Amino acid sequence: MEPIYITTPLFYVNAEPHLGSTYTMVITDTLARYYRAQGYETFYLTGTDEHGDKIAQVAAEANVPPKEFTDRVSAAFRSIWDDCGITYDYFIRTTDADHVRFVQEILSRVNESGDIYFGKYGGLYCFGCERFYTEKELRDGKCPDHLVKPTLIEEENYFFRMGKYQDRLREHIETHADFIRPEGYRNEVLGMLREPIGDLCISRPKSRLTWGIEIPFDDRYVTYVWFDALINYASALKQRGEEFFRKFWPEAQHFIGKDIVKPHGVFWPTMLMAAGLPLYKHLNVHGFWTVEGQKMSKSLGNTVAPLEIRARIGMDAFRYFLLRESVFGQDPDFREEALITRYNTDLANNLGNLVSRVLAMQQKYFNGVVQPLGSEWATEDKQLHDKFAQAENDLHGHMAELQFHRALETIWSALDHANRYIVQTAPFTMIKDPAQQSRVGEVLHHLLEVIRTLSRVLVPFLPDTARELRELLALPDGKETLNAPWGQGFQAGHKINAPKVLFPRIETEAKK
RNA sequence: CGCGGGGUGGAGCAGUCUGGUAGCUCGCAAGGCUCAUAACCUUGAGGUCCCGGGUUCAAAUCCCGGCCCCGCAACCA
Repeated sequence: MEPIYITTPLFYVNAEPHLGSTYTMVITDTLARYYRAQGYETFYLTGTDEHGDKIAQVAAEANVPPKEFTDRVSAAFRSIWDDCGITYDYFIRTTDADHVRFVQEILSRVNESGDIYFGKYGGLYCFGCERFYTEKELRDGKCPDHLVKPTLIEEENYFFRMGKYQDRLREHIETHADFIRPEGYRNEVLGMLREPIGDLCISRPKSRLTWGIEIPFDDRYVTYVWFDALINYASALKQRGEEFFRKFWPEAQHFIGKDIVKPHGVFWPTMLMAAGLPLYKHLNVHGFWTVEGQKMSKSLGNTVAPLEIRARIGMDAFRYFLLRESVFGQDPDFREEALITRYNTDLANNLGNLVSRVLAMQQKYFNGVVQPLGSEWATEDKQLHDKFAQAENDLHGHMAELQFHRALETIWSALDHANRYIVQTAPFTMIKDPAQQSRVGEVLHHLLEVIRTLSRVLVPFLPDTARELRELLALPDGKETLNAPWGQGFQAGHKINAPKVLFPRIETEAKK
């Protein structure tokens, strides 16, 4: 099995985690957990992007040195992801000494191979944005961001011969259909490549900005933030040694939001080509959440704080909503009503209640002791088993295509089947007839296998719930218990625990 | 202008890549069950899959044309 390498964008430390960044983390965490559970060797990276003028400014306003400022914010990010149960393997910071060294190494290498040149560049520059503008981009001659007139400056900088690699990149994308996915974003990048991409200015004079990585061959300059930040994906592996790098790098899968397609789809691969490194495997681009149909923005004040939702409904339920309610690549909508409905319907009524009724009967009828299965299974028993086997099988295909909503849909359709199975077999009626006691025991045994199966397949999506299910079944932690074939999950005389309400229903005002 | 996304029963959506009886949740109507978190199960009403052409034995799905809606200043995934 090939190794799996998953990355998130590095979060820029002048913002706070919100629904969008949480979504990225939940998707990648789900995938990382999924692959780990399948036995793949997995490396999952996140971190913070800490250089650049904006950060230097905010730090100055707070009257602390930039490094101290980023230490603080970076730690805050980290602790939020920890609180959300995100299982990243490594948290990189672009201020890490190892990273700085590697960026400089790449710069030197690219410089030596002749792909960096020193040149004069004149243009309209906005100091607020730290970038040049073309006439076309301006609004009434002003920077659309800061609403100030850009300054005409002419300065000398270092440039990366990005244009040189344009054709090679286009060819790569054309011959590798899943290099950038979903397809819409691949087309978008191909669109960018239809026009000349030009060269990339990769330095900033220290006279304007000092908070960055120094250009190794000219101490008057620091590195442009994107050139610095993108390299993190490689430097995080390098820090663990050459062998580690060689093993994971070619398997890299980047997950990003649609706003940063260009740096990842154009800058980064051409940089890799110039540095003589293999290209990443996939660039996976997701959409932007809207909130109640509106664009999410700080000025509208409709941002969603992850820890707040977590406090209200729990992280598992939050994860469920994000994964079930979105289609990867599209712009999903975060609606309060949908959040509650999903919670009550799928989690409380279908999953929670199923577990509850099964464990209650097991307790009531057999004092919690699992009853033996007969050698022959009834037709409905086989169907129940087959339904789950099929679901688990289909799930793999959906995960490979990042179709999280379908993966969950598939599991829930099997879960519905289990609820139906209870009504069809009606153990609560049979139990009244002493002659049918053993059949009731079998039916409940199959239903416990359902719960055990759920505790396995839900691991990536609802990790806490999966663990709780296993604990309710009084099974030890470990793959052997989870992966045992259907019918062989419980030892003779095994006793399970009493039911527990996993997802208390949320009563809305209207229903009270 | 251009680029991207979307138009599917009352609401919100999936399905479109890989054509083959139109699916999910909510809501509505009727019924069943009583193990369970007033949960669960069954049945029903409700759809010109935006419009018009084309390809095909067969189109929500592929091709062509058109209409309408949303996004493309920033924060930001």
